[in-house]
Amino acid sequence: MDNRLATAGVVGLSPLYRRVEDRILKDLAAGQWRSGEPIPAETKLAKRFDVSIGTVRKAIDELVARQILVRHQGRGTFVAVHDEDRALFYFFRVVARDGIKKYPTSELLSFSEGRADPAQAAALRIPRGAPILRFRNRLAIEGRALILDRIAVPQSLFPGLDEATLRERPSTIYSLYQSRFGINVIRASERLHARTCARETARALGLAADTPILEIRRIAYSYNDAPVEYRISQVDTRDHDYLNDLGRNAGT
Amino acid sequence: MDNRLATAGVVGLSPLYRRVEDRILKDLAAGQWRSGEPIPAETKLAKRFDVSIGTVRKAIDELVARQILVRHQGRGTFVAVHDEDRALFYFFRVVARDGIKKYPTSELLSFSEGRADPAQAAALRIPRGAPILRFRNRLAIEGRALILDRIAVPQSLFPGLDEATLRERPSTIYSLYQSRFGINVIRASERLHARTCARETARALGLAADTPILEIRRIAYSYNDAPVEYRISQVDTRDHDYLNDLGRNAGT
DNA sequence: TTCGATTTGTTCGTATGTATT
DNA sequence: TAATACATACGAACAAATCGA
Repeated sequence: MDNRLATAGVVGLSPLYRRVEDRILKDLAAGQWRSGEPIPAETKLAKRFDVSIGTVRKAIDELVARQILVRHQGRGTFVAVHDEDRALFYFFRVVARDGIKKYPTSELLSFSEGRADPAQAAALRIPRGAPILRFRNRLAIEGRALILDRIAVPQSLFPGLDEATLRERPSTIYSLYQSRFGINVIRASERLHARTCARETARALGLAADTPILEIRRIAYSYNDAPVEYRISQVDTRDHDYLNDLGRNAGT
Repeated sequence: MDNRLATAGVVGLSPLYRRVEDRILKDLAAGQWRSGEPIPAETKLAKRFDVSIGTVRKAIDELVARQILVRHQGRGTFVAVHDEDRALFYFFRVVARDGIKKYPTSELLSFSEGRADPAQAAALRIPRGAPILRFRNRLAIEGRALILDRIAVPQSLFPGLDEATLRERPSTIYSLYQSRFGINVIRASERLHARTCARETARALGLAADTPILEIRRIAYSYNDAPVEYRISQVDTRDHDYLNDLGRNAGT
């Protein structure tokens, strides 16, 4: 098999380093290397793709910036892992109003199979009525129930996912997606608004019926912008805030 | 004057490219080059700092990633400008629930001098009671009043800023900070929560007294993490969302 | 309009340093 | 210690975009 990306004398449309980047991403999406595993050394990749090592480095630089890969001097370059820390500091943005970020505890409230409603179908880019898995999760910080998550995922992506697996997962949900199903959540888009909480939410979080809450609709994506999860979170923000830094690491 | 950052044969503590980066940042903070102006060409900087052009490029790469500089092939490298687009797509995250981002129109409601209350003092890192300027701004999208901003800035940073200047500004507020006072807002941290709207907000936005609204507390920073503005926004999110992408450009 | 000078963008290669195994 | 892998730094050559003569 010829892995070379450049053909002598002929110039491609996009820069070489971007084609290398795409190629690595494609292998990643194909499950060529699993999370936490090292990808081949820069010199190896340079040979395989028949480009200079500088070009490989530039491609990897971009993937590291996107938090898809992680470099370790002297050890190698690894597929990013969604460990506790990453999930918490990257995808979990709720923090006490005047305090430090605490680890939330999670409690599975319900689990069922179902069919995608229009909103879920649109978010997950699957047909209406396609089989999905639904579950509800309650998060507490320092013993206080604060967040109710309603999560929907396509059944096709998570074969065999059941209530026991979810309940007994050792770490975060995204960590489970990764270790059990090989699905890496690498980005998410969220839409937030304020609303009064519904009865169900009020009951789950112990709130009065008209309490204003923060509702977050999140679509989580894997490689190639494939949506893998749709989640609606209801957050009691009476004593907590949703944190967002603009321009800290460029872009968002 | 000797601008060299490296001394022959001696290695510094931090990498050379980072020292170059810091040096450029320092010149930027000192107002050496104003927004929109080009910085010297890479070859010039390489000579000035007595490093290779590759090292200068790496330093500039980081500043470009942080959106502090902008490169244009064939023209040069420029200090980032807060034009309409940047302010809108970078710092303004409110969008119609089922639609595209629209340009908001702004209306100055009030302007006054005052003294920093404890929250403002803490956010702006100035003493309590230090002189500040306060103003309120109402933003509308497609003719509908949606957002009430209460803004506080230290008087010391904005000498001569008055109501007329604010009212007649041609573009965004951050654009005014930049063109009139040489202050560049390069990042911001925001804390969001849901609450019922206060009487004043209800009046300004034409809402019922108990409508749930999204409150955003933003601290805007210039170079060297110096806070320059404290802003509390009240957003009517009945038909609009606050948009946030996690992991799109790495980091946030 | 053409041409040349300037500036950043891309790609290559080499040498050396530092961390890990 | 030796081998391996990434990190830093240097520089060359050419491409592509821009701008002014």
